[in-house]
Amino acid sequence: MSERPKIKDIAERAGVSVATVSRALSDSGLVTAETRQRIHALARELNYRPNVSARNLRTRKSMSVLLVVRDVGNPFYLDILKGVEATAREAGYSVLMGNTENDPDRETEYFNMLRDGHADGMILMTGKLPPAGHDAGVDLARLPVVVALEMIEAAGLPHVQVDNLAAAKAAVEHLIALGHRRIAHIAGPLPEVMAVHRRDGYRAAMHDAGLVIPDGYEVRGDYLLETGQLCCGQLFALSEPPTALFAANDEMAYGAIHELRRLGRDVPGDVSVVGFDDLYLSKAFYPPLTTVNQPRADIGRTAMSLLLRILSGEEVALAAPIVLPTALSIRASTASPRHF
Amino acid sequence: MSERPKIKDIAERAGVSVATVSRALSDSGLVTAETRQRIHALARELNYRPNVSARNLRTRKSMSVLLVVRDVGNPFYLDILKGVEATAREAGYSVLMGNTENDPDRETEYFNMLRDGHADGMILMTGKLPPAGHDAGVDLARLPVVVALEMIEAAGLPHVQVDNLAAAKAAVEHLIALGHRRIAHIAGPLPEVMAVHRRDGYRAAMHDAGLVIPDGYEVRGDYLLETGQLCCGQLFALSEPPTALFAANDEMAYGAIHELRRLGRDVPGDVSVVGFDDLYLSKAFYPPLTTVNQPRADIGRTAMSLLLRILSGEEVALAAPIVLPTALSIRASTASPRHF
DNA sequence: TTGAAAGCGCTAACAA
DNA sequence: TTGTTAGCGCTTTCAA
Repeated sequence: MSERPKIKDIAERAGVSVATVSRALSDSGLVTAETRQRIHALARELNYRPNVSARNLRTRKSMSVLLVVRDVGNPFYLDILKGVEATAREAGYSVLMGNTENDPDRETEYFNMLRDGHADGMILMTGKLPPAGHDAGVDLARLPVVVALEMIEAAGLPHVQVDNLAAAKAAVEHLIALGHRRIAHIAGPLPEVMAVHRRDGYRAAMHDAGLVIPDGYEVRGDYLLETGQLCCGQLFALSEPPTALFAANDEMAYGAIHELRRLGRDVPGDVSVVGFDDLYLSKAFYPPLTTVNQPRADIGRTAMSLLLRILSGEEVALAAPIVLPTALSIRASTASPRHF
Repeated sequence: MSERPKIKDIAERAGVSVATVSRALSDSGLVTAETRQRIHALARELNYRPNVSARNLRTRKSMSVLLVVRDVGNPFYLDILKGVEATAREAGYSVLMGNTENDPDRETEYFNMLRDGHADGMILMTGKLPPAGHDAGVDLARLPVVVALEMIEAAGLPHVQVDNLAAAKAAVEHLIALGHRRIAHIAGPLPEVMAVHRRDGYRAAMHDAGLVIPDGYEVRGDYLLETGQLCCGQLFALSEPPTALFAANDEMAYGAIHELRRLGRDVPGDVSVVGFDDLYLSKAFYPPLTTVNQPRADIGRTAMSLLLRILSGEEVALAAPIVLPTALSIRASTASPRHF
């Protein structure tokens, strides 16, 4: 038996019909225990594996899900991917990676893969929703799609997210509690939802503390290391530079600290820095970064579980997004300002 | 047309047979330009997408490849994944992620996915080869599998790798050139091939310089941050601690620097540290890490291109692995020792 | 409890 | 250049 065995081969050897073999292998219960066992033994012996294309065609399922991110190269997605992968695997699903590079055409493309049977469902972690279908008749809310990370203003789609606004607010309140007054913000790529929420958290904390945000204290980055440096440079070219920075993610915080070092400013001696995400390396960074910890693996697991429920036909209440908790990891990049 | 249109629907509207539609859509050239255009227009209008399961079943291809890594959560794979994904995409392939967690059963499972039509080919970046097939008749070299990263002693399988030994040797020679004599090595999880090669590079450099490796100067890690710390602690508990460290990867180097800081040793003032990989964050690290740069995206692209050639039926010469160049990125974590 | 037979949607050999 | 037709390998009625 050098060719790949198929159900027919097993059926012939077992002296039964293909239907019986199919039933036996899927443990349908409509087969006598004896034949069931005989067929299972035969399958093992022949090293039989069902052809997935045939099965998929027949069952109209692919048993895979699409995980679409904006940039596969971003370390932020790692633990999420890990959580998704683990949960998918347990349920017998494979994970197809999608990478949009912020290209709307590619976003649409991945939606199409849902339609053409490539995948049964999708977890979206990109920045925008795709343009409506050609016939404008595509009801997004009816597609098996789960949005994670609140990057999309996606009314009507099931959501898994963290409370970015509250978390950002808490981070800035930590700086305020340390005695900082001149606190600047390196924002994400506004007007993206997540960036807006984090910035609004910053503003809320400042406002609640009765602090005015000076001109030029809000600079716009794009979550990359390099912009962290650049934005930090801008802030410290001001006549009254800040004593503390809240960066919208860890990578920009790294970049900012890098720049501060170049400028001869000590962290946290001269300037405190807070990030957002708590990447794997933030605790190994010097100084270990104070940052908002996101339960990334849990986000992945939760999003995938939610998708599984949808795929199983369950009516999922869309109204309220699932919000997972964050926590501020206070490390060594923040301290009280030298002179109050 | 609320249901998903199929070829038959298009055929009926166009007043032609399904075969003609199929040919027109695949631009087979056996159709008049006129009908071809009419069918294309109709397909667009109906928002037609071919059902992949049906096509896969018929063509016996899945147009996807499996990228199997040991730990999807490891940032090292990011750029490789990116390279693989980009190249796969251009050729019309999707990428399925496989994660083995070092579990041999899961490795075998992914090999099975190749057999059951889940994927047409596989890029392996795990630590070991799977056990031979049940019937021991599976000829590995005949499977469409490409090995990247030289983690496997995989005689007979096509390979994409870097020269780990030479790169490690060059890294240690850099330390020697700076004047270091007491140089220790934090190794990877020996006896894995890659870890062995990097260690051998260290040994070769020491030997060529006429330096003896003191007892206890080679410690075994497992590529993780934490072991970097631990191993570093061991080295500096020695009566004659080293003045320089060569870590088998960046993460362990980060961990080591972390520990050195805890021990009150300045890097590079008291101790120089060299890593291996040049992760994205190594240049933002403090001090910016001197490390061996691997062309990760290029490794991904090359591995995928190689796989595409194999899938297209080309006879690929297996004898010589493809070796991509590395370069030492000299940054601020290395300097001459204080006292020679 | 089993078998016969239909058919998922597509491609490709063969005929016209 | 086009149409007819036979499957790809599987699951699932329906009938026995």
